[in-house]
Amino acid sequence: MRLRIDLVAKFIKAVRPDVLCLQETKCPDDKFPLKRFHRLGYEHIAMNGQKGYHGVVVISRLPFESVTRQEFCAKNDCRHVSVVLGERAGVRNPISLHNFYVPAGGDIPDPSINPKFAHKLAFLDEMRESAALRGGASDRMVLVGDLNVAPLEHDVWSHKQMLKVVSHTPIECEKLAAVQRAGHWIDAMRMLVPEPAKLFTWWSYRAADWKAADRGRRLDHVWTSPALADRISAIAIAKTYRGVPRPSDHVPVTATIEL
DNA sequence: ATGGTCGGCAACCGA
Repeated sequence: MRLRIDLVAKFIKAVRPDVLCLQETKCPDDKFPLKRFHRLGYEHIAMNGQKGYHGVVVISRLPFESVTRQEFCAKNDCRHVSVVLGERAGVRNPISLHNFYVPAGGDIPDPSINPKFAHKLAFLDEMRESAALRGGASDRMVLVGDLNVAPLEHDVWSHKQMLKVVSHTPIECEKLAAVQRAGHWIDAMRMLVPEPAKLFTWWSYRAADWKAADRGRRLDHVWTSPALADRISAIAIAKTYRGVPRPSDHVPVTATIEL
């Protein structure tokens, strides 16, 4: 958060989103650069941060009705924050917005020898069971974040070569799909850009030339409830942000919702 | 088959 604050400010000035959701902020709440965002016109900030690891935040021009932080896997970590946008934001029918940072899962895709992968799978199971992530037919809900899973064949540069690589193994892809089914979530990015188009939001730092190799993955997601799905008019992946000095390995995803 | 990069923090660990 603090290292790339200027890059975030640049993105905000270019796009002027109503709401910006960040993950892996690695910033304790008492060190969060609130003033910088206030000066940019973003007065409403829902933080769930800790030192060094994880951390999520919702930065908004619009006020919230409420803020919720959900605990997963009984760990004292910061991987979820949600807000409700309603009357105070000029939104007639309230919208719940969930912002997630799903565990990366380590290197070895075997939960019996890699506790990080076991944690990732357990986290996805808990998301599937979460009552807060299951709306009624008319509920207006959005779920975004770094879900650390590229579930579809064309969400990775090579389906075949990625099958045993954490982020694209069948077990985690199936568990993410189960979260989606249980909550009746619609994958808004794929609704607008269906397969077989390649869609990536992340490129490893471990490449001599990330752009030339283009070995990306779609780890970042925008899901909506059925009641909002036909209101998504655009999805943009700001790939140019991968090419700036000291980039993040993730790039911004923007969803336009017609309310 | 292997190592390749970051960033925080001061030796490695998580991503």
